Order: sequence, then structure tokens, then C-alpha cells
Amino acid sequence: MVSGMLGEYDKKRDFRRTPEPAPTAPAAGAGPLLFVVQKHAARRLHYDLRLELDGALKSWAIPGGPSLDPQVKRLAVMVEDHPLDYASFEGNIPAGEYGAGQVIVWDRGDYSPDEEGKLSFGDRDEASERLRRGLAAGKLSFTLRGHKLKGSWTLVKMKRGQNDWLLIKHRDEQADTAKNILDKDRSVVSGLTIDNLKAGKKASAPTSTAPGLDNVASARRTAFPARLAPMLASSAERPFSDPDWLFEPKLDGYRTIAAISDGRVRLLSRNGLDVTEKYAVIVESLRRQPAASLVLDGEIIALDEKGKLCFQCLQGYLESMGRRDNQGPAAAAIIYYVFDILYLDGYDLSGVPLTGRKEVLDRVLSTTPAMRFLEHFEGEGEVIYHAAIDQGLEGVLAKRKGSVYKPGQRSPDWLKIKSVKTDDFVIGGYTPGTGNRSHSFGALVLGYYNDKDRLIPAGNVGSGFDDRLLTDLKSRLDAIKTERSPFEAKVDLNTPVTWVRPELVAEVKFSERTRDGRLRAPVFLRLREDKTPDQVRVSLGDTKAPSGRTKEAGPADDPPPRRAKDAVEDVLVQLRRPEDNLTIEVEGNRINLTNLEKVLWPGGGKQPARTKRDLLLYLAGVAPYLLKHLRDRPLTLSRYPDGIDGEHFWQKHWGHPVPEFVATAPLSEHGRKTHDYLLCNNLATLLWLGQVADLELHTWFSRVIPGPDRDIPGDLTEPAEILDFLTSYPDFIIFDIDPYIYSGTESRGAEPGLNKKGFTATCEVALWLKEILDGLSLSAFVKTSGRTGLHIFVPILRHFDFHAVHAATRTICQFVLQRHPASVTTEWAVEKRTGKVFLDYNQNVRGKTLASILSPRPSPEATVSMPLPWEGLMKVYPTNFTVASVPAILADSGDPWAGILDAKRDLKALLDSGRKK
DNA sequence: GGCTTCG
DNA sequence: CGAAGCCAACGCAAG
DNA sequence: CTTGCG
Ligand SMILES: [Mn+2]
Ligand SMILES: [Mn+2]
Repeated sequence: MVSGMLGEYDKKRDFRRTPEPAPTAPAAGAGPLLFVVQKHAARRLHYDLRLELDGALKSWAIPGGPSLDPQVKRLAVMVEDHPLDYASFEGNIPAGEYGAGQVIVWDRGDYSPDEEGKLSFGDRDEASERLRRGLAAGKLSFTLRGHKLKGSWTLVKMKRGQNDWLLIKHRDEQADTAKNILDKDRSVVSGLTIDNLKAGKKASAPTSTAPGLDNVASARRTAFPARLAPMLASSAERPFSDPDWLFEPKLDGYRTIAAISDGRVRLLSRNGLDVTEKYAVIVESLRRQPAASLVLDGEIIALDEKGKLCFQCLQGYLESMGRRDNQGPAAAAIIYYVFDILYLDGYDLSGVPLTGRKEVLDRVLSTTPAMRFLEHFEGEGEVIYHAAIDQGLEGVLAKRKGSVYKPGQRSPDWLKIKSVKTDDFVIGGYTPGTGNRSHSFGALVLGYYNDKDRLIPAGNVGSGFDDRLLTDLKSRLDAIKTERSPFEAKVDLNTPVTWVRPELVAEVKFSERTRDGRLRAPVFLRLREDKTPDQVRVSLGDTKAPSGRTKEAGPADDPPPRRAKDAVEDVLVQLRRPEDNLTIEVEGNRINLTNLEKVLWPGGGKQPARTKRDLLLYLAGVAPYLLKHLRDRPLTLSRYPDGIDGEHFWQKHWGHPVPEFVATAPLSEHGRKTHDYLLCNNLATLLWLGQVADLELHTWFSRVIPGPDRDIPGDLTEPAEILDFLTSYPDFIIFDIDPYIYSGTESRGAEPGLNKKGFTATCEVALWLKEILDGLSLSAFVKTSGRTGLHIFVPILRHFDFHAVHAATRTICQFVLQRHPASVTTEWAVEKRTGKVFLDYNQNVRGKTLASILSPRPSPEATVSMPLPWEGLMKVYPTNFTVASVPAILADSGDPWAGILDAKRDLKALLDSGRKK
């Protein structure tokens, strides 16, 4: 099998004296090509990178070892081919042998050439051929799938030196400027270090049992997840049968995520609180799991002496931690019922369909009495549901078999179906009790948060308490008593209420909700110690409900405001670290940030300079307001990598693979070939745009998704056709108002600069326009452009395409022009606009853009396009609103444009009347 | 700023 | 490795 | 048709 090219190696090596390669050598000639990196303490410590090709291992010795930093280039000296089975060699090479010293398998996995972003993992012959071509050309690009090394790398042959190559990490998700991967110094096969070998330790059995995860479709090799959050279920009213769904009994306990990493076991509550200390037995079971790193999801429950599920027993168990005075029913057993696996030995399984994850879990889990696999059922949902109720369970969880795990998200792919309706509410106060309750309280006043973070009253609950609970609750409530009502609106009660700070959450059972959102026949069940008040919301839904089974569909894809704010806070903290380069984590995505101290707005005079860090802080700060305006709108980037005085270019298409968190949409102009447009639908993308020095955000006025005001006609089937169609229907009429009133300080031929007179005139025109729009029953929203003028957006139902909207806008502008011919112009020739305010309706065309709301601008002051209330328009000035000032202003007064898409009007009347004239 | 290509 | 180049492109108004 | 415009 080994021929000519290996001759050199054979000469140098005497196989009789060196240990045989371990018997775990991979099956040659099947599956993806193999790579291995051996750490080799020879005369000089180095790492040997070996790539399988044609039955042998192409090899490079890398003195510096690989680096995850794309800026770091490491010398890689090509050495002789090694035989394929050397890939699993680990141990001592005796003194006197070639390469004497210790060798560990520092990393291994598979690889594929990846030129042009095309991978050949599935085709050995193709992969081999591509590698041969790369070798001949002196340039290799390949993707590694190992334990330590992942992502795309390149080996380039240097001009000088026959065998001198450079190993460079490509920029991708796995690139990391901060982490030194060489810190991980253990063998991925034996767990041993070079030092262990020196000390005479023998490699024993492999420690990982990752059961062929390479074969589980959609399992991804990733770093251990930094954040662990359970996926949440939506509610459904009734059980159902569907072959695409499976059913689990719903256990009444504490939702818990178990994590094993770096030899440490952790148990995390639904809120991420570390509860490891509370469950010693379960921790012990976890320690015995045959995995080096692992994340499980499940429910911790308690059984009473009769073997029945007993939530009270669990509470008693937790309360009596460290004490022996527990009074409630005793827990006979504490059990962790595991129903999901999210991560295993380097593989992120969250993208694997549910049934796949269950299969892996079943194989991997070593069950113990304290840790069990939660069985699931298929078939008649109704039968399973009633069986569960008969067992005294709360109900069932229906889970879509093909669904992926979405950490921290409430998904319509998981539905809880309960026998009694219960919900969680924030306790906002209590009413006085009478009779034997006069010393405690009568009822708890309940509420929940709406999407504006306001506490909305939801009625009272006055039953379900026993004496102990009454006194207990009373003292806890009195400790958080407050003068002011925590509720948004007046609470309509005919008894006085003692208000409390909204800090406690109650689970309440009820028969139904009344029309006004109150509860009928409410019964207090328990305090939710594991839930914080801000999690109590109308709807946490974060995806559309495709099946229509969910009780309440979420608003859209947006995470709920509170979570969004947490994510932002998280980012702000990371951004403030004083390093010039940072890798930050944003909602589970890694973003490499560079040159944070680079000045993008130089300032000058009294103007402070603004850096890239300032830009990113701004973007994160306004993200909770900005993202909804950007969502699903194609973007045009306006980039200034070297600041506003440096080179500038527009960019519509990224032209390279985008980070996985960036959404794109293929659009075409009138049916010609499509181009991928970027969409900014999440915080990570927004920050990435900052990283690539996209100073301005220019968005389309149409979106790539349908909605209540815009269906897709049945005869459109091609995705490209559909997107082109959808993007032809604008959400707004827009007016771009620019003063052509010169300050006199402009250089010759330049556009007019910002000046008081011009801006005042612009505001005046805007107000005239508003008057007319009001008369047409249209709603108008105004913002500064951030430069010299104003933008007026008029939200409309998506019933008319750009052509119709354009025509209507022209009519409106002509009307304004007629009334104020001395100050307004719609002239297309620039010279003819001089001294007047240019009212531009010509942007109402598909594919045209304007600097979006809250877009930073390349002005000396680092201004942004600021949404404003109409009142007091004349009193503001564009330079009041900068990347430095706006986050605080928004936090203070909110976004006047927040409701713009809810203020849509029908343009029909206007168009009809226009047609008549 | 990221990436490719060329030397 | 270092230097240099690329990174939008359409449709409407008006002459 | 070309050119200017954003
Ligand atoms: Mn070596
Ligand atoms: Mn403008």
C-alpha cells in the first residue's frame, strides 16, 4: 500500500523498535479524508500536521504550532510522507530512533479542500484530486473538523525555501484572535500530555465515546456553548395526533440543564442559576457519564414514598438543604429525567432534528436510579394525553420530530398541553383579608408585562392558600411593600390595595380568561421561585406559529424586549473591555472585532473624535429600537474602513460567505439574475456591520416577507419570483426633503452644508407637507436625515407597487409645490434648486434606499438619522443627535417611530381620486 | 475590512 | 509574506 | 438617444 514516496520515512524508521500504532486506526479508503496533528517533543518541540492523501499522510512540521488568529502565520516545513496508520501513533520513540521523544495525537478529525467555499467531505476522489492540484500549485485551502482545530485554513508555499510553507487560519467563525489553542495540551485520544508520557504514563483506553457523531447529519463541531438556556414550549389547548410529532409526559419539577466540561459538572436552572450544590446524587451520576463534554436538558422531580410525582416533596427537599427540620412531605427520591442532548464531545447537536438527538441521547446516557431517560411516545396524542392525566401528571409535551433545539427561545415546535390552564403572573399587591384572614390577606393582585415592559393587571387570586402559605406569603409581601402601584394603569378594585414591588411570580390555575384579560375561577398553585418577573409576558412567542396550534403567536421573529435588552447589556459589557481587538459573543454567535480604537470620525475643533468602539457601543445601544426597522429589508452598505475621511465605497453584495448569523435574500431586477442582499435581522449582524465599518445603514422601503397586508399570489412558485414580487410593494411613501440654501462657506460646486436657515426652511416645508398628509388621512413620521434635511415616511398597506406609490407621491408633491412655489422645488437639475427646499419624491422606486432611521452618518459630528415627534420639530437641530447622545435620548423618551408599521393606511382613496382628476 | 490575486 | 485592487448599477427625469 | 441624478 505504501510505495515510493514513503521510502525516505522507511529508511529513517525501524518499525521493530518503535511501538505499533494504536489499533484505533481509521478505516482507510472510506469516508472523508483524515487529518491529524501530532505534538512531538523531539529535539525541538513541534506539531506535525498530516493530511491523508493517496493512502499516505502529507506532512508538515510546524515549530510554532497552529494559531487560530488569522493574522498569525506559522512556518510549516513540508516533511516526508508518513504511512497512514501513523496517524494514530502515540507514545515514546526510543532514543536513537529518528524523531526520538514523545508523541501525542494532539488533534485529529477529517478534512476537505474548501476552495471557492466548496467542500468535498462526501467525495474522497474529488477531495484527493483537489488536494493534489493544490499541492502542485503551492497553495492549499482546507477545512478541518477536529476537536481543537476547526474551520478553514490555508497552507501556502513560500517563494524561498523548497519545503517552506505557511499555515494560516482563514477568517471564519472559528477564527479567534484571543484564544491560544495550544493551551489545550492533551491528547484527544488518550487525554495524556507530553509530560505524562515523559513521566512514563501509558496511554489507556480512549475516554470519549462520541458515538459516530460524524454520521449524525447536522451535528456540528463547535466549542462548548458559552451560554446554556433551555428551549421553551408554547401552549396548545387540546391534544392532537400527528405522525410528525412525538409526546412526552409533562413532569412537574424544575427544568434543569446539566453541563459537563473541563472536568466540571454543573446543573443550571431555567434561569441559568447554578444549582449544582443542591443535587449531589445527580451530580454523582453525571460524573459517571462517558463523555468529556456534554450538555443535557431535563426535569428534576421528586417522588414520595408511594412513588408518586410530588412537587411539594421537591420543594421540601430544597428548603431543608443543610437543615433537618423539614416539615412537609418527604422526598423519597430525587430524579433527573433527561429528555434532550445539546452537546457531546465537541459536537453541537442543537441543529440535529429532535428524533436524532433522542437517538444519540439514548445511546450515550448511562442511566442511574437518579438519572433517567424520559421515555416518549408516538401515535394518538389524545390517548397519550389522557393516560398522562390518569397517572396524575399535568399533561403532555408535544414536540415536532424534525425540530431543532433553539436555546432560550419559546418555540411552536414544542407545545405543552395541560389538563388545567395555569399561567404565571407577577404579584403586584394584595387586598386586605376578612374573618380569619384579617391578619394575612384576602387576594393577590396579579399582572403580567406587555411588550413595552409595562405591568398590566390580570385580576386577583384569593383561593388556594393554606394557613402556612398565607403567613409565609404575607411576610414576604410585606418585605417588599411599596407606596406606588407597579401597574401601568389604574387597577379597578373596590377594596384598597397594598402595593408590592413586582418581584414575586405566582403560578395560578384558572378556568378561563375573561374578555378583559382577567381570570375566571383562579386558584393559587405556587410561587415560581425559578422564574423572574420580567419573564411573565403576554406572549414570549418568538416564531410564527405555522401550524396554527399555538395559543398565541408571537409578534414576529423578534426576541421579547427584555431578552433583547439582556443581550444588549451583555454586549455593552464586552465592548467596554479596553482591548483594541476582541472576540465577543452575541446571542450565541462569536464576532471578532478589530481596531476598536480606530478613529472613524476624527472630530476636530470642539468636535470629539469617535472611534469604532463608539460606533459599536452606539449600534448595541440603539439595537432594541433599531432592529425592528431594519428587519427583512435589503440593505446597502456604505463603508468607511478608514474613517469618514478615508476611502468610501458602497456595497450591496457581500460576495463572500457571510457569517452564519447574517440573513440574505436573493433578489433580481426585473427577473434578471439574482444577487444576494444582506438583511440585518439580529443584533449579531448589526455589530458585524459595525465591525466591517459600515457606517451607514441604507434600507429598502419594501420587505422580503409577506404579511397581513401582502399575500403571495398562488401562481408564484419560484422563490426568486416571490421575493421580487414582495419587494415591489413598499411599506412607506417617502419624501426626502433637502435644503438647497447655501451657508456661503461651501467650497465651489459642493452641495449646501448644514445651516440654521436651511434647516428651518426644511422643517417649514415638512410641516406643510404634514398638513396635506393629515388632510388625506395619512399618518406621517419625521426624522432628521442626519445631514441637512428631513425624511418623511408615510406607512401604507402593501396594496400598491412602487409605480403606483411613486405616482401618488408625485401628485402630493406637486400640490405642495403649487401652494408654496417660492420656497419649494421639485426640479431635477441641481442649479434650479438653489435657494429653495428640494422636495424629492423620486426615491419611491424599488431598490432605492435612504439612510435608515438611526443610521449613523459620515458627518463631522457623527450625527445619526433621528426619529422625532412632530411637536417641537422646529426646536431641534440635526447635530443634537449623535452616536454619543442618541442611546440615552432613546432610553429616556423612546422611539417615536416604534408604531410606524401599525399606522399603515390604505392608499386606495387617494389613488382613486387621482385617477378621476 | 475582508478577501483575492499577484509577485 | 506584502502590495494592490475590488467592493452599486437602476430607473426615472429631462434635454 | 444621452446625460444627470440619487
Ligand atoms: Mn515530527
Ligand atoms: Mn436627503
